[in-house]
Amino acid sequence: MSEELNQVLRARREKLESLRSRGMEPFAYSFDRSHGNGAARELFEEAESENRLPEDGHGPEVRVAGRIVSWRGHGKSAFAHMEDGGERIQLYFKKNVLGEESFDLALEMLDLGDWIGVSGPTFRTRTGEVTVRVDAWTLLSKSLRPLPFGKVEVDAETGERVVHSGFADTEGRYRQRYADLAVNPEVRDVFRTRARIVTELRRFLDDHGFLEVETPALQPLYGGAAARPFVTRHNALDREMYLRIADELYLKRLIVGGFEAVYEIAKDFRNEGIDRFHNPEFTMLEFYRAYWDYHDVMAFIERMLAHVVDAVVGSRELTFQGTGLSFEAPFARVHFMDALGEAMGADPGSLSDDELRERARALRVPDVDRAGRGKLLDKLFGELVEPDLVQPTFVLDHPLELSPLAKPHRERPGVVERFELYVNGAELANAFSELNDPLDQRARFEDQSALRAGGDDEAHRVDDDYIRALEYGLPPTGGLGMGIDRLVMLLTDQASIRDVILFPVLRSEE
RNA sequence: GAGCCGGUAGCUCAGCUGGCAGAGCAGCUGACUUUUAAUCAGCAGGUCCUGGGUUCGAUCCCCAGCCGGCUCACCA
Repeated sequence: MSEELNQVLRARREKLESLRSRGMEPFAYSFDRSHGNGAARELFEEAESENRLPEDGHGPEVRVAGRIVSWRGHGKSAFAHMEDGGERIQLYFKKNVLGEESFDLALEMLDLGDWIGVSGPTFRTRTGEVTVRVDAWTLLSKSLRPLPFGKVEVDAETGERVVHSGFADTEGRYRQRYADLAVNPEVRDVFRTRARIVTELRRFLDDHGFLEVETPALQPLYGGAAARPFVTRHNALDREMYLRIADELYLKRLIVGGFEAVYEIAKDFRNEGIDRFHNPEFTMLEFYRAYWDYHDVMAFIERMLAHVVDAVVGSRELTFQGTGLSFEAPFARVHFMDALGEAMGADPGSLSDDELRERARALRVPDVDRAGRGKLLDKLFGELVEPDLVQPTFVLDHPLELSPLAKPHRERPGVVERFELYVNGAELANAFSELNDPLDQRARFEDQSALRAGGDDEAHRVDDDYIRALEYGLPPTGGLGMGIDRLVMLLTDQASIRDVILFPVLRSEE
């Protein structure tokens, strides 16, 4: 990339050359830290509270490192803040401590964004901040491009952090997430929380006898959900392959193989629109457990979410975009057909397809003419019921046409043993008593094929190998899929899925 | 895919009715040895998203496009 260097970039290049000409390497190989910035501060505070500080008030010597995030020069001294990971510590450069040469070099050569390592004793300044008096410094990496630092004001009374003129441009923040992370600590916090959520999910599943497995992301035939795939090509095999849209069919093959409980946390890929709740690649947790039905899964996920919410939020009451949500079990339960019937003022099961179509048309649902019964019911539900499912709510027993991989309900005709968990009007999880009758499964696939032939390009494909696996025998099994990104959004109060995915998909910059 | 809003200095943003492009921060020069949005003085920094059009003259008006945000649609 050839880019006209502006004056700021040029100045930094000149400093780089100047450093080299003075025999100082601007890109170091390593630095031997004695403490992280937070630990260095605590070390001082400990010594202070135990009255172990000498007369001059200078505490233990430390070697710390980080990125320079602010600089205040005062002639023959200077204050800076340096940040490592998330902890910030103040540095005090003083001419008569460092010596003229080292002090002048720091003033001339150091910029915001540079990585440095320093050593010296800790002390408390007149204004009360624990600070490292820099006895020696070394450049670890020269920053050649200015980071968009704002000015950080800390309210003396509330301790509240106010950022002025910070890096706020949403497009820039997503395109250059490295810069976003570098200057916005709260963004780093979101992703730390994301990691903790995944860790706690994993811990809970591990503690309950689940085995973590890995199944193919690159598949000869996709399935397990209704979605359009990304198509790619394997050259040596000379064939098309697909990025997975779900893990489901492989995980159930593993139950056939004799594993009793498996889970996978992995990326799925769906070749569809992008918006606040959808990114083309997203992270899904799926688990399957032999001998369970969907009631067992329901009870388990209530406990699993309680565990994660307790660990990450510390309370089962949380606020998402101004709305209070309670993750206290048991969650509300509504039956799909009952809830829809109530909203429609009529039993949808006793209405004909044409009558349903008329109802949908009245609600200005698009494309109703070619929609089958399952799709119509789903559209009506989405229109009339979903928006009201704000608190965590299980929706039970969906129409059979909508659920080609779920077992028919043991008592209610026309519906399956399935639940979706809705929170804040959006689907968070989806689960079934898994269909384990291979003959029924084949018939369901064939129904889907008919839908596909009728123009529904999201209908499920026939997967003969999966049928073969079922023929060997799938024990009764309960399974679940949960969108991790959406869970992270809820628990970190982020309005867009792009705020919980480090590098979301964007259009090309060019 | 539709509607609305936006794109101006490295960052955050002004820019009136069409008349030489502005501020703060960051940068550079100088002053300042406990500051913390440090302060003070000065300087430099622009493909006004792109391409057309209207006009004596366009950051501004018109048309087309690109990128982003929000809402709706789509996404079981």
